[in-house]
Amino acid sequence: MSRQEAPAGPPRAPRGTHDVLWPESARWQAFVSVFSELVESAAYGGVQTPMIEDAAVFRRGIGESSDVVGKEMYEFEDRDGSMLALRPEGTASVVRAYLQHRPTVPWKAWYVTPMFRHERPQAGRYRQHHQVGIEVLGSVDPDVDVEVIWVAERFFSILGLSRYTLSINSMGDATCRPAYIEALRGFLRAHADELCEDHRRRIDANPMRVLDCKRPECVSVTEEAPRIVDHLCEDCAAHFARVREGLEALGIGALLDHRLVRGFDYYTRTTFEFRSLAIEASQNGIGGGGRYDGLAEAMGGPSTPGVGFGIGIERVLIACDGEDCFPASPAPLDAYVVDLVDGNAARDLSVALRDAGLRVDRGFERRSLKAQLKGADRSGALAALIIGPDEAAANSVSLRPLRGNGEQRLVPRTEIADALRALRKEAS
RNA sequence: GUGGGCGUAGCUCAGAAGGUUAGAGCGCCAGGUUGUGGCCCUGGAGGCCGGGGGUUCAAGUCCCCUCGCUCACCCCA
Repeated sequence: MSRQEAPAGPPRAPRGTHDVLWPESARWQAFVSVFSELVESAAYGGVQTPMIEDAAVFRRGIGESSDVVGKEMYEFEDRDGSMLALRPEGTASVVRAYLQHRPTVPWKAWYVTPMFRHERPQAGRYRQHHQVGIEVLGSVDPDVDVEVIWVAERFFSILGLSRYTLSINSMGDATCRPAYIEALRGFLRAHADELCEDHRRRIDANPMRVLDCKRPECVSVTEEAPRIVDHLCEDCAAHFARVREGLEALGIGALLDHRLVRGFDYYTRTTFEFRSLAIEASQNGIGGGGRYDGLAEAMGGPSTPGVGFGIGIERVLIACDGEDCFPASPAPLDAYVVDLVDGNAARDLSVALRDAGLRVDRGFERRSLKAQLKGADRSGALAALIIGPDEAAANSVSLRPLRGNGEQRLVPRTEIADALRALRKEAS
């Protein structure tokens, strides 16, 4: 188990984790701010919950039989012997927070957070990945489901994505699902010898999981399997019909996928999933969610309906790369101060300009004019502010535009900020 | 967990059938231009060839082990 081989060099980020360096980090920040702006416009409030929880939050919430809890969760013993877990997904934590604080309903919350799952990394799958998401607690209204799906859909389109699909299904509820599962189990037993090995064993434990097997042998069986939409009770059927009606009214195209079964045990009624068509790798699910009316109760709280989604930041950014949209484009620097005298001007002027609301870098190390200008060029700044003996004596700077075709000119110190603001306006 | 591919400079990669001082492009530094970036030219720095063991007169190259990266399966964002 333990790996104690002496490392060949300096430490590296653990397997499946990644550093995000500038300018990609600027893209991440923009991503989150686009998301928060959207969801806050729809009255979702930010919620922050701990990255660690009592392991029972996930065990009881997500379900012991799920892969995430069964074999992927980072679980460890705390110093006092209690079992903690690193958050593997978002919903259970938010529901725990709801039960602990009981905000008035409907409670509409959004989050951005890392998630941890111990699985083998591959393209689009990491041991630490990040999600933005929303949850609505305390309402059974199918129009809430519609709003939640609308938010996800709108978010993708704001990012500039268009090549993706939305699948929906209903998982039924405690009234109708047991009967459906029996019907499905009966069907699968009759075709057991046609299923793949892994799923033959699942017929008894969790027959619905067989539905999302991608192996051809399973697929050809499940094509013909009983469909849950044909087994929904009256309430679930009405709920689902209203959801579909709402999506249609909003012009959101959703494909009914009777094999859409999500990996967490808590889902009831509406489930949905967004898949990118612009991701070449096999992991192309960019967001998913659904309703979980039994979750709060399963966690030991009062029965409280809920619905929400999670969107994977890494996956969505990969999709954006595939569609050539939402690039990393941090705001450029306004100026780069080049000091040829003693560094005093660079020190004082860069601070003064930043205080005036400008974005400014400067050269260090007293390097040559050529080297500092090269640094200015590389920094992406709109202009270099050169201070040599002449400028210092005249209490001014040479403002040299670096991007456009403007002429270098001498500017008194007191007018630099205005000159730079004018340049910025010109550039935008 | 299981399987495939790959580990040579900061990055992307060359290094035919083992052969002596390990290369290129880009990037970085300096100079050409004693106060002017981008283009160009010249020079320079920078490699336990992932690690360990083995075969051999000789290993970046062949064999074994190991670590790491990557892709795929299961499943998920």
